[in-house]
Amino acid sequence: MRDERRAQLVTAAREVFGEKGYHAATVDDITRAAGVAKGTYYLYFQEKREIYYELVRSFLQHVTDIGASVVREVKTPADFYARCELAAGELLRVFIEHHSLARLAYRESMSLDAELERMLRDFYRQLARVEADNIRVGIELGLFRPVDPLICAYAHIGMVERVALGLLAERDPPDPRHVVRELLAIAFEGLRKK
Amino acid sequence: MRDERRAQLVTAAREVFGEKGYHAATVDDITRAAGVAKGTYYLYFQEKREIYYELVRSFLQHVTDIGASVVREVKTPADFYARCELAAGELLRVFIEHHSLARLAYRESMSLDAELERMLRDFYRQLARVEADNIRVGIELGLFRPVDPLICAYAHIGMVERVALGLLAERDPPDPRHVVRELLAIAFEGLRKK
Amino acid sequence: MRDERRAQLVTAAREVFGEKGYHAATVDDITRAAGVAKGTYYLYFQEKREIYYELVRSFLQHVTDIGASVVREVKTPADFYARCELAAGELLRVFIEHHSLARLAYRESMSLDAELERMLRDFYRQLARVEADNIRVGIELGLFRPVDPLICAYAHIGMVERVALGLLAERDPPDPRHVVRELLAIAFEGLRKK
Amino acid sequence: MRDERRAQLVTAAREVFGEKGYHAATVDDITRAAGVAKGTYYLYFQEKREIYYELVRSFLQHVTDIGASVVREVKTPADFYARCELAAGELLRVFIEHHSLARLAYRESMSLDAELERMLRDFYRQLARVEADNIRVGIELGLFRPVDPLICAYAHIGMVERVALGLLAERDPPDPRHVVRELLAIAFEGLRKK
DNA sequence: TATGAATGAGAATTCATTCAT
DNA sequence: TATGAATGAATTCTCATTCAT
Repeated sequence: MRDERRAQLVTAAREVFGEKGYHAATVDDITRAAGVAKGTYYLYFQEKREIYYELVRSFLQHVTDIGASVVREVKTPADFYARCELAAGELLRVFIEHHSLARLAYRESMSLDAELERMLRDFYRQLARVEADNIRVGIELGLFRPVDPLICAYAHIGMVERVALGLLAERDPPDPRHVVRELLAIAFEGLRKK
Repeated sequence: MRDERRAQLVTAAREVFGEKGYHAATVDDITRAAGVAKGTYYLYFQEKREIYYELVRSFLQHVTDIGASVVREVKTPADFYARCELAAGELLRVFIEHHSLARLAYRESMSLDAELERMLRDFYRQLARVEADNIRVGIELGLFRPVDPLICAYAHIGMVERVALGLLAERDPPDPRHVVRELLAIAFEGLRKK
Repeated sequence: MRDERRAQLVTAAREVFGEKGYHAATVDDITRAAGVAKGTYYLYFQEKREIYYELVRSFLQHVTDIGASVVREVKTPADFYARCELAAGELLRVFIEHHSLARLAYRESMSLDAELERMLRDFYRQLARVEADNIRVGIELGLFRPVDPLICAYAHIGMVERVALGLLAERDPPDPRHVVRELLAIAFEGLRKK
Repeated sequence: MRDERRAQLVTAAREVFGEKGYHAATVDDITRAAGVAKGTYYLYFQEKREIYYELVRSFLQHVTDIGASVVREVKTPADFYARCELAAGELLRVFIEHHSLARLAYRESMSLDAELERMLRDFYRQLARVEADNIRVGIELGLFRPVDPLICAYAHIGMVERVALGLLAERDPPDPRHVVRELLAIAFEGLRKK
């Protein structure tokens, strides 16, 4: 059946791309992993990229769907919090379960090689340690609640980098000073109304 | 002088990689931009990647340094808050000023082509809209403070993705349920002790 | 019936080859145009070329037959001239009517692409203009009859190229000097005995 | 030197294309014949076609130049005839001397294989025999001068095919009946004014 | 040090042909 | 006979890297 063969190739591509990264993987690798001949790939896809796009698109759609599920059928505050928790849990689950797919979508599969991988992993680890230390200082100074410093550190790193790379790259980016103020308020005060 | 010639190549590479992305840029592009012959590259670097690593490394170091500057010479709570604000502002400034360098470090220059670029940009934009709507609902329900929904949305997206891709990919990842609880607490309550 | 199916494929091939040229046309194009499956082609022909040969052969045979019709049942000089005129008219008619078939037979469908097509068309057009000018000069000098210069130009071009590519490539080619003399005599004096 | 290497490739290509035909020849064949590595081709040309175009263009230009030389500095009728003879001789010489180049330009190198080659050669040979017989009949009938029947046959074939494929494919083709009349007049009466 | 011509491994893609159904 | 999915050989073109000058 047409769809089965297609799915077979998609599955093979997911594995091969996940393992070797997009550029290091060849169409030949994919078809070999799928147990078909090279030409067969081109019966189902136009280009090497196409299957990669499909994988990325489906993962990103999944993430977006989870985000959109939060406010659906919310009536009471209790509903809302429950849904937030559900969505957050679901998101982490999806990233964990489809880890290599997530790496594809987040271009971590685009890395050049193990060395760059390591460099970035070390960077995040080190930066997280640094930020966790900052947070510990805040806790010791009696300024902060006793949160989990490492989790909080990763959260802060993500906040900054996504705002910097995403929001500030939009068409009409907000005033950076306003952004800094809001970010700090969000980090320090959180969302909840007192 | 050896170092000047080297720096000249690094500068050229920064521009070329920033414009075309890592894979589309050729060593020839770099040397042409630097105004030297192709062979010259290999007198100063071993491989094409090397200069890319150098660029990424220096940007990441810069970011790490800013993070580390927070707790240096902090004595009073006022100091601490001031340093946090300074660091946050500095980080955004660096990302804005060295935007294409940041894109290199964050592998956004690894895209295949304009289509994938667009796909990812659209994904973030859409997801941010969705999350901003969630936040607006929370505000309307009287649960949340009147934050800037879009900034907060990007912050939340970053929190989740960095925790999911970074923290949960570490050697001994914490229990995901604990992570979800902490993340929600950080998002809802913030850091500040009441 | 076997022959009908075969004819159906030949007709489809004529159209497809005529439109795209031999190399750009695929067996798939032909079978699709014929409304049958790809494998069916190989039930009636051994190879892609075979049907092309068949088309070329039949066109060339047609041309040869017209040529051979001239002296059949000729009794008087009047008959002869009449038959010559008939054959010439018939030849042009066939070339016009089966233009794309003629292009196949004459390998004009073998072009690489539009650029080469254009290059050759321009060449003939330019060369014809040049030769037509030569002829006009001859007319103005009072040497030539007032023929149609463009028709005569194409005729001369054809004479030379066919003699050069055909006759002189035969096994025992005549002495080129003799050929030149004869060609000029044919062009200047024509055939008719005075 | 840049130009020498380039010329070396052109020469190699002329030989290889001449021998195997355009499609059967690979870039690898050309570079091997030139004694350089495959990549070297692409330092001097953009594509496989480019060198082929160059060969064809230069041959066609050569032919056009010869045609254009006829009326240059012609003053007397004697000049004119002399130049016609010179040009005709020169044309044949060029076709003979650069026979494989001529075949390239005339797409004879585009043939599929030896079989098609043979088919076309046989066609011309047969058609020439047929037309030569026609001419012999005309001579025997006392209508025609005693020309060389075979040369005249090739000339007639060329006249018709070039007019049919070239002139009649132009933008505003003349009326075919007019063309037939003129062709016959040219063939029978020639150009010379009596 | 600097040059830039030369190298050749490597990968994507096409398509005539086959063959199990 | 007919189908059309599958095959895999073959070819073009790219570009990181080398090396003679």
